[in-house]
Amino acid sequence: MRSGPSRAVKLQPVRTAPAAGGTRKGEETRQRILDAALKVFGTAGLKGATTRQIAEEAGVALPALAYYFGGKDGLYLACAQEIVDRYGRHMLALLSGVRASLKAPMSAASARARLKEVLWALVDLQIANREADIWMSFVLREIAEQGPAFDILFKHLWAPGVDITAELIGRIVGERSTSPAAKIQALLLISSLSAFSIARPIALRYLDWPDTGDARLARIKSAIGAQVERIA
Amino acid sequence: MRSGPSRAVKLQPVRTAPAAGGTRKGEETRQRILDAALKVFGTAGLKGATTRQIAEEAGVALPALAYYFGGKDGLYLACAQEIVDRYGRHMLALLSGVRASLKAPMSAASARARLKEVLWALVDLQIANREADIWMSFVLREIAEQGPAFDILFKHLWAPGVDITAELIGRIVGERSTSPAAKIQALLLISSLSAFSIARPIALRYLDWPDTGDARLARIKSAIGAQVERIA
DNA sequence: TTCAATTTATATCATGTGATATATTTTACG
DNA sequence: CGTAAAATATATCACATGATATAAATTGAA
Repeated sequence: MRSGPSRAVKLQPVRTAPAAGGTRKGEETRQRILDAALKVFGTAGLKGATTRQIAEEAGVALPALAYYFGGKDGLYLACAQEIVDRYGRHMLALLSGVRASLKAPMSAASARARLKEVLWALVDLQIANREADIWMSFVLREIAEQGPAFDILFKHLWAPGVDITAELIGRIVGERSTSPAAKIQALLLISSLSAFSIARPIALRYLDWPDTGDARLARIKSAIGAQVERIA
Repeated sequence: MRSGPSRAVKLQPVRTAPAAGGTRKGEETRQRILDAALKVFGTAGLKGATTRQIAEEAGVALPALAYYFGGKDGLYLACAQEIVDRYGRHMLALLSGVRASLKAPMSAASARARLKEVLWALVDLQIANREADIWMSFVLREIAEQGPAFDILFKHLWAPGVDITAELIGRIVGERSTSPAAKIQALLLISSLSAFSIARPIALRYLDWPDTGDARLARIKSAIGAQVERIA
């Protein structure tokens, strides 16, 4: 037991990372922690994940988590924001384009083509891209728990894609405004992708596939395309 | 610090519950622990769940978990078996009947009808029955982690339903043996149900529904039925 | 009612966990 | 090069956790 200062008197202030103006190296460390946290939270959940595990995965010392993110909870929310950012980088241009074209009348055939575009982009994001396993798992847990990040994810991740899918379905079947039935169909359609994302281990085992490599991915896209063609 | 026996000399043997011949009250306690554990594991996962939380939820003392299930891990596996048992009670008769009827030639219309039966039974199991939230969450985590219960769940929970769905789809499209395309369709179709089970909070918010009560459930079933009708 | 088997309850242990204090090192700018 | 700010590292703390020891209470059959 070493004699030290009384806990009431701090010799140094509490340090947290600056909002802006940090070092290049610090920014890299921050990103490294985020990547590690996505992985660990995705595997073990908010509660099951330990700060030591995340720190080790990131190759940093434990107090870095508090320094850059304020602690475990802050890091969790930062992960949600990171997911939303990555999703945005992948989907935002396409969704904006489709949204703009929805402002004018659109033929059923055209709506079908655009819907396929959207769904295939989601396939590329969720299924073709193995990194998505990491954040899909995180998202999944947040759905189940409706934890602190649910609102962020609902607004920026789920609602946009479902909205557009529902509207395209409405156009395909000739509706003026998007009906509840089209919305339900949109939810079912987007959720069917989870066969190969969330439930991927089941699908691979069931189909006796080693992975979802190019030829198999093409079959998945073909099957999804067929679903779109069948919408009437 | 109370003086007691040296740790090398035990005054009592280690107690675990008998394989058979326990008391009625003990059996009730065992079931209560299982129910509590399904809930807590489903929310917090294997790692995040604590034995104290489960014990409190069940209204038992902490050592009861080790007494009845050998500890946390044993309890987790018992939960998986419990889920399989519940699923079996709900689906086995129907699946057996369909499987038997598949032994003979079956018209496309007949296959459609049976497929709807299967999917609606899954809806009743997963969506209409709110208790399913508890074990769906558990299952979900096991998929993501491929933990100790994955094999049990794959064999007894997932594969039977997907198998039958794939075979019925094959009959609908006139195949002699079930093609990979039919299997992929089966996986997509069954996974689409997750819109209202796993992703239920999203669906409810998106549709501005308070719940999936009777009239809304009918719409969901109708939408799923329409998906089946569209298979060609 | 008795008694062995079963079950339950309190206490304790060794280890794990999020957070924090504080010294030291590194970075970037003038 | 000097220096303030930023970042990193070691050590420590209070509390949490799975498991276990063991005493006491309950159950059910004779």
